[in-house]
Amino acid sequence: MNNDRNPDKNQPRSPTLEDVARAAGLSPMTVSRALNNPKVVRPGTISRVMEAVNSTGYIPNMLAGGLATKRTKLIAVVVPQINNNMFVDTVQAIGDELALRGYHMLLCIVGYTTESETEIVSTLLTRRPDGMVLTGIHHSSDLKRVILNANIPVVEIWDMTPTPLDMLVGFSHEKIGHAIGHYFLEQDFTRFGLICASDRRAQVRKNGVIDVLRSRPGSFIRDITVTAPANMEVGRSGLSQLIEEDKAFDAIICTSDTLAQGAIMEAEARGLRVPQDLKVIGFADLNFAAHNRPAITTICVDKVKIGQQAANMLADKIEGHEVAESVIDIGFSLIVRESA
Amino acid sequence: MNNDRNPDKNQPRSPTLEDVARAAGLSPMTVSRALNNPKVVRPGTISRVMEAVNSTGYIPNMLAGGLATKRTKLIAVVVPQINNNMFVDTVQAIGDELALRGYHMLLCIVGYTTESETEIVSTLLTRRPDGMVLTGIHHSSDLKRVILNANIPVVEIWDMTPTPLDMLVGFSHEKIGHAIGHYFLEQDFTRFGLICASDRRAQVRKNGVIDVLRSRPGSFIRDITVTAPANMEVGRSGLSQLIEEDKAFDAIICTSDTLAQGAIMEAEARGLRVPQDLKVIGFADLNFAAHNRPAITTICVDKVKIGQQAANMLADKIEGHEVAESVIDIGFSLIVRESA
DNA sequence: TTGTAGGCGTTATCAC
DNA sequence: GTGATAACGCCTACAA
Repeated sequence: MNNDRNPDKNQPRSPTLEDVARAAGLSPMTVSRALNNPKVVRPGTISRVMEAVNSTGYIPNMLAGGLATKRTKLIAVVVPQINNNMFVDTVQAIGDELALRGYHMLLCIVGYTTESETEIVSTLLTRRPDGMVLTGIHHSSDLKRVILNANIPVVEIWDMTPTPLDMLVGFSHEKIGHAIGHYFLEQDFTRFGLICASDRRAQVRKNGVIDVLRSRPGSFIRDITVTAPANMEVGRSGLSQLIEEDKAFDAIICTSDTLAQGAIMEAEARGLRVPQDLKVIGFADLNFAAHNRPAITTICVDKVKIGQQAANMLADKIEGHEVAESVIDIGFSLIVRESA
Repeated sequence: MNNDRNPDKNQPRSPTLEDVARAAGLSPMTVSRALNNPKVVRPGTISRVMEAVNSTGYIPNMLAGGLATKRTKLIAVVVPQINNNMFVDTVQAIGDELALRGYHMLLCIVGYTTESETEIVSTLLTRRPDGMVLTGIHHSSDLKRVILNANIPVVEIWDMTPTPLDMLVGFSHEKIGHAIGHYFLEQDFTRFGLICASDRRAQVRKNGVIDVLRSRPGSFIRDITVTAPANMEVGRSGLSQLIEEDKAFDAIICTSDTLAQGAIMEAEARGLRVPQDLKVIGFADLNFAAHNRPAITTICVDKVKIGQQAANMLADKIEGHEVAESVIDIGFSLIVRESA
């Protein structure tokens, strides 16, 4: 028989639990325990294992581990975008918090063109994540079925509903709209322009604003929806368009700080002083809002907290802890600065 | 024997290939082929399989698949940060491009405090990714050993060296420093202030600048390193500090647009006009740079292209295609706007 | 405290 | 074109 050294050692297979076990003179199972549940194995044995791990350069295979345990320590995160400043803080917070808890983040950036959220999520489920974060609350019934079938905890974020798929941490875009509307009505303004991004959440905020403004008879309201990406240029041209149609506005309400920044720039280019001649308000309190001149009055939502809570709710539920509140409204605040 | 229906159907196990096979009246192997290599199976069989897939709600298990094939369609991406605007475009581009190629992105945000890159990468390797993206080129020998052992394609990004671990797409921070230095020397300035972030790449850019500025006798150079995060406030106080120590500067060189934006703000607060009284240059051409007033003169690097190239080089190599150039210098350009 | 047997869900490989 | 069998690397369950 061929009982020489192992055959064809030329394609270096990465070491397995069995290799470590052999090196340590133990069974694979003992090695596994030493690594994952050290308290049930004798200290001396653990050191032997550790030595063998180092000498072999063993790196566990979580595919195999996950297959066996049905737990992957993987969280799938679905967001529409990260480079528009809107979700990036939340994503980073999720990643940071998950890392602390020993999870990895499978990040999927889907764009606003929901080609098929169901398909995307199904592909993600293929990895058997322990949990999932979904941006938004509007899902097809197909998607709901797939998610429910997967039978994993899910947190929906950046939105609010009393009836989430599972858990939720977000805030009410409608209430934000109302708050903005009231803020301006209290100042007795009557002529309003709205520059609204095309995404669904922005539209909800806009509708909230309009609902309130309409409640005051004599309000003049013009709103335009601008196409993605909602960058500064788009904000500028948005204001241009509004002003060219109807000269005089008291306040311009933008569905993002970026649009607001653009609108302010355009206003000043046209010789309108902000806030003296025109108020401008944004949304999200993006990193530049406080530093812009004029500093942008805006709605602040705790983007980091959303991510932290989402990550921890997920990890808690996965690990079998009670999740006290499964729907968390983190609220918002209107930050009055210079622009309005 | 117990040949009733399957026992304890109360904990709904998610359907497997075998369930689909049963539903279709085929063997698991045929179902697998119908799904992964349809051309070798009869069309009629494929439809039977598809029907069974739909009726069972089958979602493949890539843990099992990956275990068997040793291919995971997973790419691990390691970046220091995404919420400072520096790397977010690259990350999004990587994710987008990978999605196009059928890969998922395992994103790991490690912070600048490299607690132990080796440990982080090892944990990532636990998932048996098909490839990896690493930010930067300075790695411990431990890390190199681990990576090489893993025997997967790696792309280092956002830096330049003729001797990468494997592949690389980035640019030379030193050359950028030189370009900035020459730009100012050509204008016969002599008094320079540098506001430098604490990260390694920023330091390299700074040193590049200083090397060139020093080459002109009589140059006065002051540089300060500011602590992370390099936000606008830090830029403001950086300029304050410089000015309070040494009044007159011709130009302020910042290692990011964010710092530059802060410096400009502070300058104007002190009654210094930019660029008339003081030039300010930034780095990265972040989204606001072109829109700031004054628009920020800066160095533009194609952050999206870095991501796209990295993703495609990886996918190409994984799929066995030739990767023509394994080291790509995407270069940079100095964009002269208003601030300098 | 440690070891053995069997299975997790898929695919490679070889047979039909 | 389709099926049977044996891995893949780990862990649960039980035995010693």
